[in-house]
Amino acid sequence: MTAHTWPPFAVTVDAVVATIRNGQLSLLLVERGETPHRDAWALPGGFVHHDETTEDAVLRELLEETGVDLADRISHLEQLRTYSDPARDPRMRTVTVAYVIVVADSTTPTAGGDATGARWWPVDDLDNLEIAFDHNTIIGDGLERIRAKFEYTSVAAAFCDEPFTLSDLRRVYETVWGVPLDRANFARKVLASDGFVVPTSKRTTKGTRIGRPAQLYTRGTATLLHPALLRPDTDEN
Amino acid sequence: MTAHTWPPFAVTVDAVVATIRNGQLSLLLVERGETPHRDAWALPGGFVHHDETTEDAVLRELLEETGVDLADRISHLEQLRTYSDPARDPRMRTVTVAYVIVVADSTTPTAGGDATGARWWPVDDLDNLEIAFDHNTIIGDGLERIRAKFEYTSVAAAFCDEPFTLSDLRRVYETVWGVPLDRANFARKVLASDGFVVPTSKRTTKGTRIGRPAQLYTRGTATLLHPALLRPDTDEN
DNA sequence: CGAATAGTGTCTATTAGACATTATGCC
DNA sequence: GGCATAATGTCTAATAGACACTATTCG
Repeated sequence: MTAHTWPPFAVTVDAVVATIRNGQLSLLLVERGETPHRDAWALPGGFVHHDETTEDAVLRELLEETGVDLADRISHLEQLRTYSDPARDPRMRTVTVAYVIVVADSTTPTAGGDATGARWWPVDDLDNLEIAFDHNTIIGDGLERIRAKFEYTSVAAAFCDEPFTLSDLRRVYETVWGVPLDRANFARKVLASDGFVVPTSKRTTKGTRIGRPAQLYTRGTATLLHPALLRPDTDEN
Repeated sequence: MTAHTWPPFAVTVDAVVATIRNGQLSLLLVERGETPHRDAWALPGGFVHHDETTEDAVLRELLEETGVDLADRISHLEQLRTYSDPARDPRMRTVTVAYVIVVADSTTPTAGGDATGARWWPVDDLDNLEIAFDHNTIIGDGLERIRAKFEYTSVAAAFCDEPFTLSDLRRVYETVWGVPLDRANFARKVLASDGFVVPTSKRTTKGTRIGRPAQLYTRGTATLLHPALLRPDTDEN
């Protein structure tokens, strides 16, 4: 290692953890208990240990800081990108590897570790929040990634508790994209995408709801959708 | 920093630099002059300095190791992902941030720096080559990224020297995807994608080639294609 | 002229979107 | 019955793919 790379780098991970809560796209944030950015909200994350990959690290930190154990639940995890601005952390030279994680509605965080609090924040409320470090940039990139991936992957199903109805899945799309979708055309396209969802032998129980009981589905094995489920045109182009 | 994060990490960058050379998709590799993996071929790259971003670092290393100066030429550069296997480098704990770079045919490398040689290798020849570290994995991921991005972005145009004809651009798609494309339908779709290419007032000169002179184009400002230029179905699904 | 490449037109099968109709539960 | 939701069918405009035809150069 040359003089240019000394003193050493710290490598951290940060997670954009998304779910849909009360019909709102929401992110899991932790309140910082220490300077810098004390009392600001931050993405769950922390230092990578010497004997683990960044993926190991992000799962460990998520459990330590928020009590969310992804080993427990089916979910979606992917690397977003790495942020390396030399000024991104005033304490030392850090490089952070950011992840996008999608979990189902039922996931409940608990505070722990360095964080004084952990809770879901609807993305629409984030503007009024003080966000630590460059985490606002990471959040923006993460949300864009999720919206884009809805078109050609089955990530959307990771937002749903199993089993789910096609209406549940459609509401996920509508919430994330912010546009209404035609129920009939949506069902046609989802069922045409091989391996996206698989029907169960059950329907929604009759007693608990209004209207005709719906067919229940579980997640299929496909990760890429053929054909894609394209977002409706929004004027531009 | 806790004991777990000591001794420190080294942060490096690696670049999957692609072009089309003699009708073959090719990557820019450097021959290693030192152990480990002496005489094996590696991606251009190196250590990140303390006062630079990883993007700065990859451009600097590319110039130092191969003589390719991206400030000179229009090209495509994007982050691929970060590789963090604790065992990926036997000398020390490294995390490497990989990039994908696309340059035009005319780019010529020159050896320099730590590398004893730098040259283009057709991807079809890589199987017979000894590749250093985990760079084979990175190469695979990079090629997959390029192929996927051809569908919904204008990356393909970065492979072309300007000005170029629609046939030049089509041959880029055919080479990268490995499938023949209908000339008429290709032209229709490219011209329908607003901002993909812009026509110039010129045509190919008559003396140097056979057949009718072709309209010449330059790259447009669009990075995302609307509508997308989808790859033909290949049986599955 | 023929060969080679560029550019344009056309036909058809498929698909996306809009919307209507029927089905099945609750009160 | 009346209402709410689910499931399915139908019509039309747009699109993709196959392919034919015309245009322009060279030798």
